[in-house]
Amino acid sequence: MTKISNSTVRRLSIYLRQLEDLMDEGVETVSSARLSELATVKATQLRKDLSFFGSFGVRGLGYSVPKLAARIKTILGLDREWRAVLFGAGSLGRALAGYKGFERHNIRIVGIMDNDPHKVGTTISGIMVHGMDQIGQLKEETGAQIAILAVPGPAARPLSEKIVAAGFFGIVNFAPVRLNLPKGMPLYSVDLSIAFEHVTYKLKETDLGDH
Amino acid sequence: MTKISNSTVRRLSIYLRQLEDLMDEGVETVSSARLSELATVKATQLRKDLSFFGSFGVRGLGYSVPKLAARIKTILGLDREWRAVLFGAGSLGRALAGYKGFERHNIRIVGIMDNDPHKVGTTISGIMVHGMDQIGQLKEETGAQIAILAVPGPAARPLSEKIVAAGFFGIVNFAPVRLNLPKGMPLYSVDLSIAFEHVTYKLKETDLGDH
DNA sequence: TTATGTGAACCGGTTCACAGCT
DNA sequence: AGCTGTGAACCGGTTCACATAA
Repeated sequence: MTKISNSTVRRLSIYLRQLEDLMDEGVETVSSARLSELATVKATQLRKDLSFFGSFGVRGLGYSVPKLAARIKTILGLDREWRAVLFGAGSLGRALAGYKGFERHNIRIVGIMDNDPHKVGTTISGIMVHGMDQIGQLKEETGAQIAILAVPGPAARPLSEKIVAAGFFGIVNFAPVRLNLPKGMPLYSVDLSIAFEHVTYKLKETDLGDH
Repeated sequence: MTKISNSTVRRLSIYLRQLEDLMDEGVETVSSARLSELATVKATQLRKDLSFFGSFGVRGLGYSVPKLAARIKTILGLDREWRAVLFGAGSLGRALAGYKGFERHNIRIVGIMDNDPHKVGTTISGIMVHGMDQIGQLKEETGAQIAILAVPGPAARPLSEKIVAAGFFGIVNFAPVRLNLPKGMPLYSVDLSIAFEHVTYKLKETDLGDH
C-alpha cells in the first residue's frame, strides 16, 4: 500500500462526520460531488482519497452512505475499542473527560492522572483520578494504548518521557509544547496558540478589525 | 508581498513559542540550526519562512532571540490588542475562559454568551455571561473582532450566521462542524475528532496497540 | 570560518482529463 | 447518460546549492 498523507487522513475524518450527519437525515446514497461539497473539498480530491483504500462507490450512482461510513470507520481504526489515560485534571482535563466524542471514536477513558493529592481518589465524569506515580500500574492493568496530555506546558515534556517508558503507543497532546517522541510514534498536537495566531495573522493581513 | 502559505504561518507560531522559551532561559542569540531543531523543522525551512518577511539575522552569528521574537509577534498581529467574545459556557467554554494563553496573544475576552438563563448574569473566570440575544449589542459596545465558538455541534452553524451578521471579522471554532463563512473570512477550526482519529489511524496502520 | 538569504531544483499532493462501469 | 476511479499534468511548498555577509 502506498504511503497515505496526513492530509488524506484528516479529510477522511471530515468525510466520516458528513456521512454520519447524512445518516441522521436518513440519506441512503450520496455522490462524490455532494459529499465533497459538504466537506468543502474538490470532488476529485475526495475520490482520490478513497481510491487509496479501494473502490467503494457505484459508477453512475454514487456511494452508499452507511457502507462508506463503515468503511472509513474501519480505515481510521474506529471499528475496535481503544483505551486511553487522561493526564491532567485541570479545567481542560475536566472538559476532555466530559467530551461526548469519545464514544463515537470507540475510545474509553480508563483513568485520569493528576499530581494534586486533593483530586486523587475522586472521580470526574465517572472516571477515577489516580496519582501520577500509578502510571505503570494503570497502564498494565488497563492495557491502555493512548495517552491524552492536558497538563501545563512545563510538565508536558518530562511526563511524555514517562508515558513512553510506560509503554503507551500514541499521544494526543494539548500542552503548548513541542514533544520529542521516538521516531514513528503516533502524535497529534492540538495547539491553541496556532489557532488564535492564525486568526490574528489573517485579520491583520486583510486589514480587517482596524477600528 | 507574495502569498504566505498557511504552513508558514503555523510554523511562525511554533518558532515564536521556542523563542519565548529561549528568552526565559536567558539565551540572547540563536542560529537557524538550533531554533529549527527545537521547532522540529529543517533549518532551510525556517530561513525560507523568515525570508518572506525580511532578513532578521546576522550572517555568521544567528538571530537575536528577543528581536526575532518581537518581529514574529508583529507579523502574527500580536502587537495590538484583540477583543473576543466566547460563545458557549459549557465545560469547554469554561476551560477556554481560564486559558492563560490569551494574555500572551493580546486577546481579551470581553464577554461570554450562553442560552442557559441560569448562567446569564453570572461570571466565569471574571467574565460576564450574557444571553445570546445580546450578540449585536455586545459586539457594538466592545468592538470585539473575534468570535470563539465552543457550543454543541448542532448550534454552531446557525450561530455562525448570526456572528457574521453581527459584524465579527474572524472565528476560532471548537464545534465539530464544517462552517461555511463568507469567502476570505478568517477561520480556524480545532477539531478533536481529527486529532483522535489521526492517532487511531496511525496506531492501526503500524499494528501497534494490538494486545 | 560561520551562518544567513535565496534562486533553482525537486517532490509530493492536488487537479485534470478521460477511461471504465452500471 | 451518469458518476466513479485513476494515470498524467500541474502546482505549490520544501529542500538544495551556493552566493553573500560578518
